[in-house]
Amino acid sequence: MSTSPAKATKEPRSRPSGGARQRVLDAALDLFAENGVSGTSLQMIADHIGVTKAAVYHQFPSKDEIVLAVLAPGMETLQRSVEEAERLDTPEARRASMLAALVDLVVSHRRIAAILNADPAASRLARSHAALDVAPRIRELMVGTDPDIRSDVAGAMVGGALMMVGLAPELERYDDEELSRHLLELAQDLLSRHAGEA
Amino acid sequence: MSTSPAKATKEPRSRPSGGARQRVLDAALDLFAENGVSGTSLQMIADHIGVTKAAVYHQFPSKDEIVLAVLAPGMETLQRSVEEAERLDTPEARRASMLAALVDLVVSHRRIAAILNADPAASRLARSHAALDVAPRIRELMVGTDPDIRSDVAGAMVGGALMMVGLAPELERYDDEELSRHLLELAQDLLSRHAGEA
DNA sequence: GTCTATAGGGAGATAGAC
DNA sequence: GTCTATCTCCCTATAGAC
Repeated sequence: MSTSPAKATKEPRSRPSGGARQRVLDAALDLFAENGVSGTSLQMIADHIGVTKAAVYHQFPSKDEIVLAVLAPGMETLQRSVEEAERLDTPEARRASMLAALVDLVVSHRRIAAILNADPAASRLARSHAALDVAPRIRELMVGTDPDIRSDVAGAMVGGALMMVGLAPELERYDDEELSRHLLELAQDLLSRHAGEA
Repeated sequence: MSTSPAKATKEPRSRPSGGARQRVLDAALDLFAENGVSGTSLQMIADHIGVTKAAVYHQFPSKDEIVLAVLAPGMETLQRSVEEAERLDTPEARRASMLAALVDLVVSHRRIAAILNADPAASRLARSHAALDVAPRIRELMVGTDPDIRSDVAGAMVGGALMMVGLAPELERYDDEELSRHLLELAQDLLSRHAGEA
């Protein structure tokens, strides 16, 4: 996995920080988080990194592809986490695994998770691109099949809390480790006390 | 306050359901909730009610005014609730009052609350229009001044849960009364157990 | 990898007839 | 209250030079 000197066929040669492509993605993430996907134009992205629109189009064939590339790290991690959790035997283990993965995901990719959850354009694009919509599978992992209202509310509460990590300015100053710990504890507490009897 | 027959100077005459203006607002709320504010054009609003853009512009001078008019019921209620809560004497009473008002607001105006919280264009417009940004005042009412990380996470969790009422499809089927009850109980439980020692 | 230039369309917004 | 017609601007996207 390290930077082997020879035979670096796919890796960007000489690693200039990932290059222009990554600069586009960084700028896009900033702007999507601040203005939403629909509220962000290619001109804004180009201006943000000091080039023209045409230079951006040299890296990506369309705006949709930029959006998908921005969301990709989060989406792939999410999909893997769901599949992993679904392989476990007991409902308790499935929920614990999914919850831990979700907390880790939203903390390490705060803005991506917020965009994916809260931006209608991003959600639609992600759903149309991914093989299967993960939202109902996550819901089942968290509150089981046919949950009662209390489980649904508790589940939504946890989901909302996870979304807020990328939306609430007052959480920005906390580092990943301590934020994860408190989030996980509170979510576990809430779910075990209010979504266990389903 | 009732529909006095004579001297109805300001009320719409003969009350044709509120008329064209209200139909615009209804369509706009539907579309904003589904596509976001930036993802909704005046053409989409006009098409949704079967008229032309010019007819929409006869009711509102600009798109911003439509957005503000859609959000107005929620914003006014919110502002009043904050001021009411701030007048109370003890921190406990302030938090209980604010929480009850928030639950009532997000349940009775589910989609408005979701748009106001999650849509960057809507939030920005609301902040620029309202006299004072209510978000920090609500935060102080809920978790006090200078909260620790656990209080902040608990507060964000409650805030996220309230936002989810208008975003999570699985909560749509529950009626206002029972949803309010469970939301209030869970939020009170969470805050009293994890945001009390600040 | 970045540029200039431009095509083609949809955006917000206005004028004026009915 | 709604229409047709139009303005201007900015959007996504493409072509081709350097």
